[in-house]
Amino acid sequence: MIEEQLLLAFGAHTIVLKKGEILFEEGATAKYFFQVHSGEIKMNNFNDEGKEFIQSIFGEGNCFGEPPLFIDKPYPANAVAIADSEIYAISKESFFKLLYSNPEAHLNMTVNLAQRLYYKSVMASEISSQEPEHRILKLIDYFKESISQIQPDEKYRVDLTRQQIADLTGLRVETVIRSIKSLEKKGLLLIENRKVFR
Amino acid sequence: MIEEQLLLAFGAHTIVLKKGEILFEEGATAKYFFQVHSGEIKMNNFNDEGKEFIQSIFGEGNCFGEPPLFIDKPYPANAVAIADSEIYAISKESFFKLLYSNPEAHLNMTVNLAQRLYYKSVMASEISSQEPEHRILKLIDYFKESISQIQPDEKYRVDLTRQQIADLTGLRVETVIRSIKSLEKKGLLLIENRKVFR
DNA sequence: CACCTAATATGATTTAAGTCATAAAATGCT
DNA sequence: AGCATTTTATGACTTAAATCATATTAGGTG
Repeated sequence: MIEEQLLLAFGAHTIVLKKGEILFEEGATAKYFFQVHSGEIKMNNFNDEGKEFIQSIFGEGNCFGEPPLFIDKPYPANAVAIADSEIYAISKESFFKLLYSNPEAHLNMTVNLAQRLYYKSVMASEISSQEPEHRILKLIDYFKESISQIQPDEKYRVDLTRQQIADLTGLRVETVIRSIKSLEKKGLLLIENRKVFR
Repeated sequence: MIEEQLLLAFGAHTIVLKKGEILFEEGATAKYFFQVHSGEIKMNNFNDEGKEFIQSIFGEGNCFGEPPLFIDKPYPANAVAIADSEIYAISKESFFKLLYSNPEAHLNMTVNLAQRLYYKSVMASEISSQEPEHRILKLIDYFKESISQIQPDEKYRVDLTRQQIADLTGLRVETVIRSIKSLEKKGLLLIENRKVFR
């Protein structure tokens, strides 16, 4: 979300993570601004019974984990690489200097936060009050529209596992599998050798 | 969140709402920046069966409904007065001019969005994977810490109805009533003639 | 290519929260 | 003060999704 050039000018260093490695943990103090250069990062929580909830998934070019920088609170979730990744990091101080001296970058940042808040609003309402099938479809549509820049009429291949869909919607794998089957029967999704298309 | 003086300088006008009146509806286009001068506003959704979900409640001094201004999307929820209210409104154009010419106001805005994103993250994880009692307690603690500026050791009176708690956590009134009873038995809450204290 | 792990799949059973019905207490209004 | 509405309260019953068990298929790796 911030131009890599700009990040580098403000002293960005690169953090290399293998799939499965942890960047930061829930409860830790935020000291850096992070942006994905390559790979993929998920932010997640675990409830008291060890069930995972995925807050969101961040791909190339996405920044993440800034809210705690702005409000001096600890991280509300963990950040874990779900693919081998390279992350740009700049210190909190440099980050604020950058925003201060680059109003357009600051505005980009604000727009990005607004976007994420929007997604959270939509999903909160879905998760709290809709049936599994509705929730899953909304999630897939969000990924189709916002993550991939594909056209609405084009066929979109869902690159999430059933387990990831479950963890993003607060459901169980079995429920997701059964719901996806049912959505296919209704013609709302396509399954081609186990891959889901929308 | 933006100084009233500044809002007025940028042409703010006042909108008067009686309890229950609607300011804007889900799906509408965002054209104004809003801030509560007095009263209280809730943002909510209704699912397919008519069940309400309250996204958040905004009191005096809070601004709300900005994300759609930044990302050119329709409102993801309705805004309804839950008490007689006076709302300051400035046009989208004035709002952006204001941010552009007042970097500190812009930063305030960003901080505010970060705060709300933080709340949404915490509640999303709660709603999707924790038991009713846990969810309710987290919500109450959030209101105690963030809405009221009360000290953690001070007794805090919860000014939400059981129904509102239900709509904020995605539960049913009956479940909330029973959970609160149970939380009282466990000594985690206090009930004094039907009012909840934490 | 064979093996191991991850992902998908399906049936049977359980259970927690939702639903329904009904009531009593509190609050607000004229 | 009296009536209507809202809020809190409780018991009985239902149900959808979670849980548990187990199997099959696919994908990655040495």
